Amino acid sequence: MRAGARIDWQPIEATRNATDLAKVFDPVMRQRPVPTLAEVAKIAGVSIMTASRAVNNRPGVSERTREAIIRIADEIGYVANRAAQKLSGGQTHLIGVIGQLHTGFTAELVLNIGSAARAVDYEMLVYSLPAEDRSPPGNVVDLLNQVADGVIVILPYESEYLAQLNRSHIPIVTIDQTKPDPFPAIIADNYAGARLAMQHLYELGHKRIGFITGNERLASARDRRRAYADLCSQFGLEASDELVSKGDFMQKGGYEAAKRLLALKRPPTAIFAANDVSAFGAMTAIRQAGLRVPEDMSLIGFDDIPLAAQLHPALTTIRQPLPQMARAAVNLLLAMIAGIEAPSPLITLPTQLVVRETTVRPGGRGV
Amino acid sequence: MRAGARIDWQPIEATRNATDLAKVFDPVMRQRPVPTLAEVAKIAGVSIMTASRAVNNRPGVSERTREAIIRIADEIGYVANRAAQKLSGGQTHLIGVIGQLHTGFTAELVLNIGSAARAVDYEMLVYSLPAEDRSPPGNVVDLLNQVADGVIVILPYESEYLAQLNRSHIPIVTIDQTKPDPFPAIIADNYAGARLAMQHLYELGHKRIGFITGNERLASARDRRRAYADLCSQFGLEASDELVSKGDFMQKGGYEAAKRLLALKRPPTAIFAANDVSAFGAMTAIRQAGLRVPEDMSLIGFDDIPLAAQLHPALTTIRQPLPQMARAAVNLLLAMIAGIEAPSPLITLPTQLVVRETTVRPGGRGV
DNA sequence: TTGAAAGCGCTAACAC
DNA sequence: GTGTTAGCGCTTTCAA
Repeated sequence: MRAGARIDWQPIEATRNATDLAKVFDPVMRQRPVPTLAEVAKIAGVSIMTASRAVNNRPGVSERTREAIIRIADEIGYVANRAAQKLSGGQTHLIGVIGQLHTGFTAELVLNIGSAARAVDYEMLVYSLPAEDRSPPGNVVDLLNQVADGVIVILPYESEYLAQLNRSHIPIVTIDQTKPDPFPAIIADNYAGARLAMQHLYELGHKRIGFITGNERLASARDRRRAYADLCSQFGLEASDELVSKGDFMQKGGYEAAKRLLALKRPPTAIFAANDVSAFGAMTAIRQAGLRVPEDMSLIGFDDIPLAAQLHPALTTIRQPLPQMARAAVNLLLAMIAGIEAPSPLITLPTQLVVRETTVRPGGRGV
Repeated sequence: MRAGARIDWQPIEATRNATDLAKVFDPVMRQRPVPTLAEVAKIAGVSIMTASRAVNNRPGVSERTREAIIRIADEIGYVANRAAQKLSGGQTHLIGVIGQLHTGFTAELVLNIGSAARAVDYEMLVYSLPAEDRSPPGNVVDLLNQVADGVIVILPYESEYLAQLNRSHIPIVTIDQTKPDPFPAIIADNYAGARLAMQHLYELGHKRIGFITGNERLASARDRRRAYADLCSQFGLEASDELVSKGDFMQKGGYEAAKRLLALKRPPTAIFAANDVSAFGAMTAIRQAGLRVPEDMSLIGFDDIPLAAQLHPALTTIRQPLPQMARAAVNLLLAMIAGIEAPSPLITLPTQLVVRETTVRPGGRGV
């Protein structure tokens, strides 16, 4: 788990090779729940400090000593105590993540962060924000920081709170949040992405496009809506307040927003939902109204969560570059942990149109 | 976050009421990243121990002193350092959870565990097992145990490993795992649930039912298959090896398993998938074969993950009592932490048939 | 009711 | 290259 430590558990019998050594640590194994560095050091006949250096791959130990120590650590199943490491001012090779796991997009992002972290030999611990409680997760950041080297935060809203915490020099990177202005953040180019979506619908021939908004406490939602409005006027599309229906990035919100659009005297021929999840809700509403997707109503989402491709019909959407975003967030965080100034506090990543089955020409089949 | 502490962050200015007090801790706030118990104690003019007792709601402090201390702690934004608590042998009011978050069922279960934990004033930290790595998460349990009071484990396979760890007296509860025999575990009644599913199909009139197996490293998968086989013979249904198609609880596995069933000379009229996710895969396969669900092929899943209700058509399935399972797991774990012997090491919870739109009479519409 | 001392496991800083 | 010392923030144990 730790660089150079490789202490994956395996049965003691399988690795034991020096029988006299076994006599020394065998009783220890049974008594102490988990072996400590002191035990490793004692068996190896070195000081704790030397054992520490060896296990952590730090300079200042002869190769022979290092190998012996690492072998012993492996054998008795030594696992570094991160709490102690952190408490004594060291690093734990652990990053914390805070996010709402029940949100499809966030959940997927978190998994990507986990992969990105493991790729650079870090582990990830997740705190799942409760859906109900939208108040700043105050001490949760502290909590994670007590055991991790830094924290990646994916809040369901923008908050000045993090800027405050940052003064305490806790390494924090946010995703999808631009509000505390010069604050380290990763974000997809939501404006450009939404333009892509609108352009796609426009090129298919749609002149009357409905929009389901997202949770506008987030910059991503505001940017997508802005692009919608801008392109409506740029393309000379019909634009009116009634075509903008309030959603919240959730399934139910999308469902109800779509219902309102469908109830218009002149409904749109296509709907652009601010994210995939609300598009799913919209699809339900469209079907309930007795209409077909895409024949009677085109539908496009945003995010490209895995589910989008699995639906029938598969959802046309704008893909956020989750792996890249995750990697960028991890790298930025590690840079901060290492004390390196970030080149830019706000990193914007490009999006991509993914055409699937829910968008066709108005009133028609196929493209 | 901690009982009796209630240290939700709020702007200092808003809560400050004693100006001379402010002088004392204001500079402290700016220097130290996070205030410690020592600072609380110093401001309050008491010993660290007294502050500890007050903040943790322990006896041995006069009411007046306690109130004063708690007020100060609130004001300077004191947050207990769990690492230090754990290191010094205390409890952290934190539980750890290990599971594969990309599995729909596990993800949902984890969210429920979070709610259950918060309901009893505990917080939850999650370690997401990587999909690729199926080896025992050895030190991960240790890792969580270094900061949490106990760990709930949801493994994608059964393993003796946990039994080993348990000898170290780390409080561990598993879910969906029965292998290390007398080991604390929560599990749904998969056998009875699968019987419910089969009975439902039988009552609709299906005589030839295909089964998509789960990951048989798990007891849940084995129990469901056993129920399928038992009821086939009990009801005198056609039973043959070709009707049992190997899946793995994953979407793709379900897709391919269903394809094999559809390619039979005499395909079944209904498919029972060992879980919802493989049922989704099966649905894709069925449609690709030009058949309709449920008119041409009935389909029933297992788990009742949220997505099941949102699909079109909505999936008939067997509901696992996730909230109850989560609560049971948390309670059992807390009991172990408190040193209370569990009444029974294996707690089995009832399942429930949820009839939706994917099951009808063979070859027919409606029931 | 309160406090002092010791120590959890580890790492920085400074010896040698 | 190696060891010693001090201390992270907290709780236990024991003393007052």
